[in-house]
Amino acid sequence: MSNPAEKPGIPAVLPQASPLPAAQPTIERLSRYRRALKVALRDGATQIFSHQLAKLTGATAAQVRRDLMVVRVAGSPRYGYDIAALTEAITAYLLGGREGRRAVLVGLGRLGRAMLSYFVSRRPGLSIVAAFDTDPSKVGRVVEGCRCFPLEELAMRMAGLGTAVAIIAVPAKAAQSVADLLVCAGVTGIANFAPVSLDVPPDVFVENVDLTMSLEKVAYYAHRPAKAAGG
Amino acid sequence: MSNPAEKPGIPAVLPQASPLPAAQPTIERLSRYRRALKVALRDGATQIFSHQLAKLTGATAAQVRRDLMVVRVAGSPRYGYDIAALTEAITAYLLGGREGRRAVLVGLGRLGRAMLSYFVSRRPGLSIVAAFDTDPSKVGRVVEGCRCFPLEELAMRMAGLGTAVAIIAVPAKAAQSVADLLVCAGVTGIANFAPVSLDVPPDVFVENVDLTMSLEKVAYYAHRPAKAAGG
DNA sequence: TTGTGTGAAACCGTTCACAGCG
DNA sequence: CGCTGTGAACGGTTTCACACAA
Repeated sequence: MSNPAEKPGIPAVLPQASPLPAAQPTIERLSRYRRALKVALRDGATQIFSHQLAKLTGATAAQVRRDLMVVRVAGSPRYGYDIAALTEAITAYLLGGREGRRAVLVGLGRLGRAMLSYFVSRRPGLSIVAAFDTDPSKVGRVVEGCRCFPLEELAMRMAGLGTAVAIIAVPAKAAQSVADLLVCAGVTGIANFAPVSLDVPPDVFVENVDLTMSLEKVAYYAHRPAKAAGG
Repeated sequence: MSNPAEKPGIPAVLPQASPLPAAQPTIERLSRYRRALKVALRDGATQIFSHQLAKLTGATAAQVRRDLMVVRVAGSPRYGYDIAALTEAITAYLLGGREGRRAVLVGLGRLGRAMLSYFVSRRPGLSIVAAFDTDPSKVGRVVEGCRCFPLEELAMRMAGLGTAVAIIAVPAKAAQSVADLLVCAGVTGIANFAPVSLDVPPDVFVENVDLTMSLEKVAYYAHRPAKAAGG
């Protein structure tokens, strides 16, 4: 964590090695930048300007430049940013390196299976390595290349997996108990698709992906004058 | 839009009839309050305090009270808010009345079907009344009680439906052209599940539900010290 | 006395504007 | 000359704090 060249007791002025913290909206946009950069790279581009990346992701040029400060990649006024370098830097920043992160999925209902196929088809730097369910008809099956285990084995299996990320796609009633299990198993980040707010320790991050809420928001703004926005 | 008792040219000081505008975060929380209130009502409660509603939804009491200002429902210091009245007021505010809003779904892949079953099983005040797809094997089928029509018929069918809300669940490549079709058909609110940012007129609201982004955010915070948060 | 309703303050993210550089 | 990097200003949301009501 500490710079070797750093004098003892005197904090480094520019901590180059340790990643800079960033606000949640910035993290979200970095993820979009990453995807847009991959597309641009596939299309044959090698450099990109902030205003181009902005247009691709629905942001502003100033916003892009501000966001990119945290990943510590310099752009040139002449050629813009190097797409490959920037992609790698963002990947390292968000996912801790090229190999990405591993996640587990709890709940193999329709939504869970949709998530599986979604993340198997594209390789977003994040892979689902195991699934869990209580339904005996699902346990043992291999869905989208991912084996389903009984929920009781969660703690045991997670110990060897070393994954900190989990997806909850179970009915609302079961979500809290699943969250408790996951937290016990060492999970520190949860994507929660169940329509309940989970009670977890403060060091565990929960992202509530609330489909009902998203649709109701759209319904609200569909019937009011409002600026277009992205979430 | 104008109050009948209002003097001509003089704006009403307190426009009671027309709904107050609210910020996006407030809209999102109102949706969560609505769901929590329904659960509380089903559990037999009839009144609720702001701090209780806050605990149920992961907000703070002050936040709840501030949010509820826009729906113009008064609570009593002794008994709190009337759950039934509050639910009705929020429903009216978000969805324009008890009957709710109608939406159409474009794209009957795994994600689209998951959305269908999700919104058929619970009745969130929002119903999906038609689906569209280009795949001939899907067209004509009735999935989860919802008929699938060919995409070419979208404009024609939407004319009679009078729906302003649409869900895009098609591959990224097709999303923009589908959005164009929907906008032409009069849609003013879109929930976009495709991982691209859509280009739409400024009066059309787009909510990007970006599953990759959500998971990457979780992955990021799973490996950093951060406060738990809900989105 | 506890909780509501709400002005006012604090906070945080976005936008502006410009120096610096290729 | 146009773009990057960034301090500073701005605007909006959250939080505070307190008058008021039951």
